[in-house]
Amino acid sequence: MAKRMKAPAFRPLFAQIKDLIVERVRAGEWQSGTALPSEHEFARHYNVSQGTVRKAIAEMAAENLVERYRGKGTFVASHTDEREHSRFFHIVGNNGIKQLPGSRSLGCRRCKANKEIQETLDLSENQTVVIAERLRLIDDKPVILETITVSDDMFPGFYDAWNEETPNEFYPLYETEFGTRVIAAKEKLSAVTANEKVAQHLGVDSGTPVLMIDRVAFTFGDQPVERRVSYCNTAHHHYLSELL
Amino acid sequence: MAKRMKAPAFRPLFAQIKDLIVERVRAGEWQSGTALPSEHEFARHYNVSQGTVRKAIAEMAAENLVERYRGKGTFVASHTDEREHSRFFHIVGNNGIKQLPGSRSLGCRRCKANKEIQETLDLSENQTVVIAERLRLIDDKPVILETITVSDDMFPGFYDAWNEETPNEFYPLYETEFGTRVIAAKEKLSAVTANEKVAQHLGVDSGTPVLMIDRVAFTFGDQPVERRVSYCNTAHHHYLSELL
DNA sequence: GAGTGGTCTAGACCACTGT
DNA sequence: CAGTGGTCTAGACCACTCT
Repeated sequence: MAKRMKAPAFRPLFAQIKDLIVERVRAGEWQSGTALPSEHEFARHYNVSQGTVRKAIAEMAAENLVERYRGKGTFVASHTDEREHSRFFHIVGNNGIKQLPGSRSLGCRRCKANKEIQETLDLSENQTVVIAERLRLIDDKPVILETITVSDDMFPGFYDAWNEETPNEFYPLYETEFGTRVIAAKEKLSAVTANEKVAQHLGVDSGTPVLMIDRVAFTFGDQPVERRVSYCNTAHHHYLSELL
Repeated sequence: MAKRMKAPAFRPLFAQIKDLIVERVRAGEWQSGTALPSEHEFARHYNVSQGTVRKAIAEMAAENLVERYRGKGTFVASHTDEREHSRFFHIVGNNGIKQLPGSRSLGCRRCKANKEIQETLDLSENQTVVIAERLRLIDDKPVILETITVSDDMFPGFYDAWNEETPNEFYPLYETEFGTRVIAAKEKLSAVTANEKVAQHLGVDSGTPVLMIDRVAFTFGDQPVERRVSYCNTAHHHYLSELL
């Protein structure tokens, strides 16, 4: 008899239940911000005990997929919430105060994705992308220059809508308009010299050191959704990273 | 009858049990890396059910205070582990590979804490601090210049031991030699210009942008333990921040 | 009061590690 | 094999929110 190698297929019941519920959330069975069925309902539906459902949903809550409120219910997480804004924005004033920035649009264009973008956004050749630029302001002063790149196929009509309205936050938009929920991101930080363009927009001398933040945002299944390169003036702000 | 205002003092049983066990860990009742009593033993000792103890210890595991291994036991977390090194070191090569750096000592001195250090390390006036400088090398090339500041009172003998041996990692040292476990840290990142000294040690031109990382490390009860200011050459490395 | 999530129990059984 | 952590159940009760 063949010796059993590694773990063949053991998966706890609660993890299987979790997979099922996550898939239903991913598929959009419940709108963002609305309530899921109660634990008892799930338990009855899947024919398991309440405790098992609890553990499944608890993990989803830990991964910020849902939010639970005692006495009210379990709700699909939404970027409309303040909580989510804060999770994805780490720039803090040197006085320790985190203030969400306003935005000023600097234009938007559509073009073919270059090799680098193809790889980071997992696109095939000849796919087009939308590239938007914005200046983010805190207390009406420019602090960050952002260049946002998304797939034109994934967000159809995004380019056309750009000029008419420029909402401050994008993730809620992706969520409500295109059904794509950003659930995680990776940021690579480095110190670079502000080029002419960056310097001008941030109101600093050309050659000033700025913090470059290269972020890729992901949706379910580690699928990349958006690339965002930010140049941040760290004279009066910094990037806060908490190691807990 | 007075209306009950807010929550008066309700604390779940498992949270109380957790507090008790955390306190015993903090007090050093079990050495780093050694096993805690089993869940059943705790349950018997505190006269609660195993599930309640489980939940208490599960939270401690989530906070990286202990590590659990099925079939073996629950162990007090230790900076000796690879896991912990990685948790507190976020510099990654631009090729995506994380390599823990070597060190070259640049000296160590003892002096009175200035106002700023007094505040960040929560020291009283006239307390002395030890300030050590090191160069951190990856593939034998200098990447980070570190300035480490700790209280002389908290780590007595640290200064004297410095010249004889300069271990690569400090947190294990704090833990084994002084009984102080670093359990969390906050890092403020900004882009600055390399001054003459930084430039020379990192082997870059003076004026080159470098990533400044200002870290404060904490032990139990949010007590600050160490301040570490790093200047990092981000030409071939970057700081990786994962938003999960 | 009905419905929700949150806690707690007692006991059974499973997966894994040691010896 | 005994001992560990991990899963699962069935049911009770608690804290909270809404109507």
